[in-house]
Amino acid sequence: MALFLSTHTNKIDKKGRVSVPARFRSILTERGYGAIVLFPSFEGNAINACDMGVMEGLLERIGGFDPFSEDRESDADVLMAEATELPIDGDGRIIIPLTMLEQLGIEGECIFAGRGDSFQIWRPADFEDRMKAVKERARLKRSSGGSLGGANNE
Amino acid sequence: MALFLSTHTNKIDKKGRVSVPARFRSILTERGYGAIVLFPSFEGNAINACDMGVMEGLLERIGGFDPFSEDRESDADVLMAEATELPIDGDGRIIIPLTMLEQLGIEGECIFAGRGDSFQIWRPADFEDRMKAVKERARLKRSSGGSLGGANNE
DNA sequence: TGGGATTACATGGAATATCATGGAAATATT
DNA sequence: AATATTTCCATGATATTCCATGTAATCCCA
Repeated sequence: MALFLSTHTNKIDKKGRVSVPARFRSILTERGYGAIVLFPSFEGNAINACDMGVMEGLLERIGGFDPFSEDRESDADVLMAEATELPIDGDGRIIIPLTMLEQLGIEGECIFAGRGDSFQIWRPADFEDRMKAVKERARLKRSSGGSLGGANNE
Repeated sequence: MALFLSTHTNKIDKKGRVSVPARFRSILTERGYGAIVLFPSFEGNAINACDMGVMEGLLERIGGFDPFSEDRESDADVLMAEATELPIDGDGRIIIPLTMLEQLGIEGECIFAGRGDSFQIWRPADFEDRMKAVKERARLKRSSGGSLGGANNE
């Protein structure tokens, strides 16, 4: 399956519209989706983006609606409440909810960063910072004999 | 299947009418329903909302009517007794029973919060509180190796 | 392998449609 | 008849669709 790779910087116009990178769009289409789902990253410094299939899988894992069960993860509920499904318009654009943009201080442009099976949206300055940090961490790990350091998480 | 995602804040007019978010309506229509079922949440601080199909599935899991069985949970009976089916009018609105609104102290406006296969209706202030609380809990859990496997990892 | 032609893409603005919401009219209830 | 409930209509705000354009990438053929 095709993966979301590379990073792209696109502009956000005054109506809040942003072009989803063409390559990302084609991957979504390939998977059968014409919309993307956004939700805040756990750390709160980026937006996670995936397709509806990922959300459905998540719901399946936490179990369906059961009003008597206490064990349904309440953080999963928050996730569902904070997530939004955005249709991709005829020109390949989405409108990122203002609340998300404000939360991250995104203005004017943003970065789409591939993550393999999903991707993230960043404020350019924050993304650079993070890249630096991750590279530095990888360098340290390498000198102490790590294995393929950043391949999985973060 | 489309999921109920995101949160919407809508006004309740003096006649008690509230617009069901258009996206939620379209999902219900997609599933073949023109009405929604409401009943108090277990914790009592929100209203659960779903379609009749979900209620039927719920009943099935609980166990249908059996005059010789005592083991059917009385909770289930209460649930069915407290539930009401509300038609969605031509403009996409419902009228939430006054008793429910009073119980929750809802006045003027309410929040529709997606939960995947269902959604909830909240008093805005209570919803915010809950979001904060759950996020905090998730943060703590995470620092000590929480669940929800990489789905919400940064 | 240049370099011109063509296409794909991101972006801006304008036209159009949808949505939430308030009030009035019509219908039902008692 | 009086009141409550439901249906219908109007409207401002918001979101979506449509079209135009500059630019960058790709193609193509001499």
